[in-house]
Amino acid sequence: MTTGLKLSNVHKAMLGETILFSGLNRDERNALLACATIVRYQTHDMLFHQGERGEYFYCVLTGFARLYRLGGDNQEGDIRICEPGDSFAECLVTDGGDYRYGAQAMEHSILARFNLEQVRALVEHRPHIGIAIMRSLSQHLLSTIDCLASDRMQTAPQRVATYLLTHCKPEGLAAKMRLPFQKSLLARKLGLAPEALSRAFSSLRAAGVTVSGRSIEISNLNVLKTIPAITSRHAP
Amino acid sequence: MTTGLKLSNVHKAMLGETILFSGLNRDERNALLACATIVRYQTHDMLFHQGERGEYFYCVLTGFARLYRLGGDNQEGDIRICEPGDSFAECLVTDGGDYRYGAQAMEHSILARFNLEQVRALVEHRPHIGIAIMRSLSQHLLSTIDCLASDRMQTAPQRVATYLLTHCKPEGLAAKMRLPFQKSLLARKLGLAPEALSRAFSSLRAAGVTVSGRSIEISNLNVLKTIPAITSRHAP
DNA sequence: GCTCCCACTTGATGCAGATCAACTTTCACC
DNA sequence: GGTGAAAGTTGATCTGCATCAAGTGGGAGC
Repeated sequence: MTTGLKLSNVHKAMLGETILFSGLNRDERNALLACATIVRYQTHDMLFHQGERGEYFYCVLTGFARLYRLGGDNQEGDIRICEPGDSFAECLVTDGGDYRYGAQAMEHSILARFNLEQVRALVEHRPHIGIAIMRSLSQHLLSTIDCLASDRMQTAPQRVATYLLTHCKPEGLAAKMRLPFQKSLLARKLGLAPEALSRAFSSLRAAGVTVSGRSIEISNLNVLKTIPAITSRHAP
Repeated sequence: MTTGLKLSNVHKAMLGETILFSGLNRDERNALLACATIVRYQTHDMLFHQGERGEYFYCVLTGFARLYRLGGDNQEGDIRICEPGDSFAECLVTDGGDYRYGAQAMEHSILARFNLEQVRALVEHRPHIGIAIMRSLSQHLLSTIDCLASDRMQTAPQRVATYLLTHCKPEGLAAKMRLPFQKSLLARKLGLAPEALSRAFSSLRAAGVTVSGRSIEISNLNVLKTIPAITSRHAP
């Protein structure tokens, strides 16, 4: 890990595009930027461990961070995969406390790191910065709810179909995409074992999904949209 | 449903105890209270449907509200069971939009209903009210993460054991408790079919858990704490 | 171009929990 | 206190996914 570098203009520009900075004017942006430094991590580096005292929250600039919970028996349960633009651990801004999950870089990654105490002080008299953090929290809450609901209602092929439909670039009825990361990471994101993801892709071949490495082609989006219906119920 | 009543002093006192109102001074409390009215619902009444335009967020005073997602095939997936003191749908304060889940009263229930637009206006120049909402959102995010992690890592008996350990009143090594609602609602909360909850309770009998209606007795808390280890791994 | 390693795939097996069905208990209401 | 409907339990079966165990393939490095 490389620690505590100053933000370049490129970094500031990247942060300006994130949800966290949306709706802030120039002054407010600068005030929030003043709480941040840049940190770099290698693949598999830990950003922080579950249970450690929370000192910073983070925003991914490049690479990926994996958030996960520890269970009994040394097992790990993935909570969320953070991509460029995503922030995490802002939930500690209000009350501080310990990190409630671990965070690990899954590629060579660059992140902005915000000092919780400084941001907390800022929010005291800058309502718009508070609103920006609320917006970010709201979105994380809704996406975690999405995740929980799909875990409870959808099968593996359904979850994969949903992921493809929400991430592909349509070209008429067909579509293409390239996975932004390894399949094993996608499996974690979807709450599946890597083998289950692989089998889900095979079963989607019948629905016109062709997978080659990270490249995926979909021959008919409408067919893919029916996957939930097909797989979810036994024909009479 | 009974709609739009003014808040009594009792209601105001109850709201004062909630996380949403924590950390607010007298002025701020009154400002927030001014956005609220009281509504009453009968068992199974819908507070709002998924996809409807969001107009209010809610705080439970008495009774229970069930939040759930609709899936394909008319299935419903439960997101959260809200008890007295819990608030929900505050995630719409920042940006508005539609309700992302349905909410249903599971008993005769009384709730405070806050006008989103009024609260949004309030937050613009009252940082502490924004912070209070952030605190509430942070807590919901963390508890949804708990839920997701336990869905992904724990078996049914483990989840039930965890629920008991976090909700019982210890008396030395033993403990007692009374379920605040029907077992079918607890099953929903834990993401289980009612039959699975029933079987989980039977399997916990061996760990000294006695269930009679809504009354539960635990003979030895330490034994219950080991359930995760026992059930999670096959002995060699 | 060859090789090694790691990601991925495929097959076989086992288990947790959903589902369906029947029965029992509980509770509300007359 | 009796009656009916809802809630909960128990048993049998089935399905989806995890797990374990071999393979296969592809990309980085020499």
